[in-house]
Amino acid sequence: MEKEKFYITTAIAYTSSKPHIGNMYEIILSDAIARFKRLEGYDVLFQTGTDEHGEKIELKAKEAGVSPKEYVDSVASEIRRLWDLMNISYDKFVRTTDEKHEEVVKHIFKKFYDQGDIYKGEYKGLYCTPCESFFTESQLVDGKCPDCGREVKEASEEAYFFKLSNYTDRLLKFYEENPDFVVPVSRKNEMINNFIKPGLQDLCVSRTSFDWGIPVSFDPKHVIYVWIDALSNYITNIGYDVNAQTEEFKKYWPADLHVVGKDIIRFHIIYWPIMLMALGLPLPKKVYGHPWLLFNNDKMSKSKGNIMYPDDLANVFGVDAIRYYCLHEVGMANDGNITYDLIIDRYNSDLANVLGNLVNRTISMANKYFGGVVTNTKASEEVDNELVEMINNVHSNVTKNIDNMEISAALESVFDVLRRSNKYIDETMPWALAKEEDKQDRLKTVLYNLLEAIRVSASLLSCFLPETSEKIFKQLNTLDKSLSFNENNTYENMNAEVLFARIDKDKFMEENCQN
RNA sequence: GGCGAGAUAGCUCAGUUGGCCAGAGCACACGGUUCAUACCCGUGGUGUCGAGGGUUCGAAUCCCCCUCUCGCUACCA
Repeated sequence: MEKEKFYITTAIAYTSSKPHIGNMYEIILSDAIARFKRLEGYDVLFQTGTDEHGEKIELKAKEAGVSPKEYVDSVASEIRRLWDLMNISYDKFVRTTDEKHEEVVKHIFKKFYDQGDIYKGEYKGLYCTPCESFFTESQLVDGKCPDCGREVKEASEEAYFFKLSNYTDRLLKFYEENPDFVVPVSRKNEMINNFIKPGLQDLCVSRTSFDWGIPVSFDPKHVIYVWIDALSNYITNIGYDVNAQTEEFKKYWPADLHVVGKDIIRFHIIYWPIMLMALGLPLPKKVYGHPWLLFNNDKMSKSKGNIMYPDDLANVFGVDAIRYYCLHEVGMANDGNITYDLIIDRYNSDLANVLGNLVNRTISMANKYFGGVVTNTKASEEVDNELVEMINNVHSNVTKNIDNMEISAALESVFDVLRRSNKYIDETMPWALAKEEDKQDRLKTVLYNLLEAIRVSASLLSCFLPETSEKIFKQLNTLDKSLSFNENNTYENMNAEVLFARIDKDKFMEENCQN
């Protein structure tokens, strides 16, 4: 039987500056989902990439004294380096400056124009002449330019617009027929109430005020303005073009899941579906607008000086610890919070104590009592049932959690098994069994059950903590990555090594946070 | 201002369609244990389930009304 496909994307990262850990959350989250789907046997296509056009980048490049292309090349490669460092298992990495992408976006724009979805009009707004920028009412500070504080005046420039309102009814019908399209649902209601009900305004899709963008093929003084360019990445990079599509595209489109930040939900559940309708393409199955990871309950920003970078954190705590922290801390709909203090708490209590110590004590006992050779002697007792049952249920629990975008809960489901295992050790007291000659079979069964609990947990953890999962399999010396209790394994030549060394918080704070 | 969401132990949160003395993890205290990374296991707190009123045999869970917090409110992405 052919494997079911699963196409998952992240939003493409804007190449204006190096991503911080808050920006990185999205790709870690998506990676966990992608890995889980692969583990379940799906044929996964996982795409991420970079959004490289726009005025802001043009300005940044100018400041840096380099060309926009040089600027985005450098940031894009930095982003890729971080993605790789954090063990992100993306299959495709798209850049909006890729020749193929630019070509197809031009075709898409032209098609919209030819169909009458796009028309030429006037962009009216409040303009700050010295800053050469348009602002909306809501962007102004005290009625003045938010950048320089000077007066703004009504002005207009020629621009192309997409007539969104033609598609309102179809969009609402789609929402109705696909109640699971947007997660969390509350976001959909916000969009309907604030944008759709009052009537969709036409979307400005070109600019003449800057150059760093894809030119409109039939009117080259215009560049294609952000959303047609950026959103199209989901199809251009897997082989869509207006007149011909590749096998890859036919196989993977529509996307099964777009993972995006809650701040760009609007573009993904209004503009993007409308663009796809205009192209005559099927719509994505689901859009998840995830919450943010905040620093000390505040948004990270350069001006606040509270930015934490993923590479710095990984150097101190390790890649998996940071992945774990991010995934555990951010809820399905609630923002998470990150500080050194909180990282260390989680690291010690979950990774070092519950997980690391369990693996360590179990393998140590196996080596001490049986020279590391443990088979299933099936000397079962009542007390084993609950543990074995949990081992056999954890996979479906995690599946349920992930289908609901409850990644934090998925982690908890696995850790429930680990916690239960620690308790099981106290209940069965292997050290006491070891002293009784006629209890050796029972002891072996106890250790076997524990090893299976660890093995199945490690299999599932491969989605969240890939390096640690591998380390555990090495320590267990097994290749069996199946997701339920296996009656017939043999464990031998196991080797206990500390997975996560405890961190002395006071000492750490003294050494690293003296201010 | 408009629309929407929410207020549950010190902290972060679970609590299906109202019904066993309101739960979990973390933190804290005490006790137990020793295989293990001073780890693990157990026990514990005054939680007015934001305030007030109502419906009901019975409400954190339904209704009304306050107070407070948060999200969205269109071209930065």
